[in-house]
Formats: sequence, C-alpha cells, structure tokens
Amino acid sequence: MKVTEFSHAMNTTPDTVRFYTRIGLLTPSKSADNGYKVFGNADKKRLKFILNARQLNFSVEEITAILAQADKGESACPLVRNIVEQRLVATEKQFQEALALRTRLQNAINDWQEKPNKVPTGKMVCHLIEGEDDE
Amino acid sequence: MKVTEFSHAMNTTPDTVRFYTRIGLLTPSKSADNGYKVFGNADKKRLKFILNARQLNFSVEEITAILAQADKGESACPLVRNIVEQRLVATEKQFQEALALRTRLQNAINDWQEKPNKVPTGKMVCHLIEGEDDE
DNA sequence: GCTTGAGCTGTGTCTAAGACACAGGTGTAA
DNA sequence: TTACACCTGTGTCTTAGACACAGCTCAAGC
Repeated sequence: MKVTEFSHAMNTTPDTVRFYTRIGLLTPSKSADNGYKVFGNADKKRLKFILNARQLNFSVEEITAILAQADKGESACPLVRNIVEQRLVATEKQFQEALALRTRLQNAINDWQEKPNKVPTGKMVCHLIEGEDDE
Repeated sequence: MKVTEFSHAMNTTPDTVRFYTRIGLLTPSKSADNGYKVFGNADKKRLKFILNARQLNFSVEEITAILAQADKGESACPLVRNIVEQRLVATEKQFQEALALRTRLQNAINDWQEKPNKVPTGKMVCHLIEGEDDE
C-alpha cells in the first residue's frame, strides 16, 4: 500500500502518515522501482496503536517512548498507565479552563446587552473589553 | 519604563512584551542613548487591552485586526462582538471535547482494573489501548 | 578613572503536530 | 506517444511565546 491508500484505509490523512514516517514512528519499506513508501501489515497495527493513543491525547513524543520500549521487548503498560493518569489530570484542568472561559465570554456578552450603545470615549478600543472608564 | 519593569507592572512577562513589540502590536519609543525600548502610558493602555483580549482567548491576529481598526479611528466593537460570539462557540466545542476525552480516559482506567494483568500477547504494545485481541 | 559583576537588552532560534506548497514522477486512456 | 489527473517526497509554515546568548548598562568598590 502506498501512503494515500494506506492513510485512508486507516481513516487518517496522508500528511499524518508522512509525518509519522518522517519522524521514524512508521518505517515502511521503499519500493525498489518507485522509491515510494510501501506500508504493510505491521505498519497497520502500529499506526492503529498510534491513532488510538492520539485519541487519548497522548503526545507523539510519549507515543514514541512507548513504542520504543515495546520494540525493546519490554511491556509498555506501566508507562501507558502513568500517561493515562497524567492525561486525566490535564484534561480536568482543560475542562475547568474551558468552563471559566465560557463564563468570561458570557459575562462579556451580558455586559454588552446592558449597555449596547455606549460610545467609546477617549482612546478606548471597545468598552466591552476595557476596564470601564479608565483615567 | 524598560521592558522588564513594564511587563511586571502589567503582570506579564518580558518575553510576552517583547513578542508584542516584535510583531508591531506595541510601539515603544527607543531610548536615544540606550536603544532600549521605552514604554509609556499609551503602551500601558494598549497592553492592558491586549491582555484582556487574550484572557478571552482572542488570537493575537484578531487582536491585531481590532487594534488596527481602532487606530484608524473606527469603532472596533462590532468586530469584537463577532469574535466573542465565535469564541463562545469554539469554547463550547472544546468543552465537549474535554468531556469526551475524560470519558475515554476513564474507560481506559476502568478496563485496566477489570483485567489488570492480562499479558500482552503477540506483538501487542499494551492491551489497554489496543483493540482487544487482534488477528 | 577603571573594573567588576549582576542583571538587563535585542535578536535568533525552538517548540507540536501536522497542513500546505510545489516541482517532478507515475500510470492509465487515447 | 502524448495527455493529464493524481500521486510522491521534501521543504516550509503555522501559534504565542519561551529560551539561548552575546553584548550592553550601571551601580559599587577601588
């Protein structure tokens, strides 16, 4: 399989596959007459793992470490477990931040509706965001 | 005020101020004998606006557009309003994504506890992430 | 005046995870 | 053989700063 066919079969993009290849996560063989990358069954399994991990927001660097360990014949499970736990904490944080941001945005919109036509005085850019009457 | 003093007074970092200066968002004068950037009151107001907008997750590019409009003497409020609304939608999406990710991670952890010691068979990296018994 | 040394300065480079651009190669139809 | 659509690998770009670093500044001490 060439890169485009392979990527579509795996439900991702050619650029993504090329990227993983570029950094050495995937190691397709090269067609003798083409020079094109050729992906086989092992690559398929590997990419499936990578995509699953990415779905869990593992960084490519983390995935690289995991696969390197697995390639050495060691179990990567402890490593994976650590990362999952870290990731859960990070996600919780993201979550709270999105929540806070939403509140800020909604406040901005509410403020706007209270005083929609206040003309910006002086050098204000937009009273919605600026700290009321400054100076 | 020089860059470090200024940035701390505004509760941000020197690198951030330098960055905004580099891309032309801030336009400090230059000390004649030093060549150092010198920030005044106008810069203070401007940076305050920028930081507020960043708090609402406005991109620097958006902020650039807003300030350019304001600098032309036009009201930037409609632009700001648009961006706020877009941003709210985007935040909602992020929010949902974080939620979904959390679920996926927790599922992974739960699965783990159900079958903690399943030895990875064949070429599996870690059964936690891989699609059960493949092949 | 001179010297030390801490701290500051501007500029150049780096980041993550691909997306995009592009010159050139491939391969099927005519 | 020629066309032409599609594919290829490689190089560059993206965000919002963070970091590295050589050189400059400036107050203290002599």
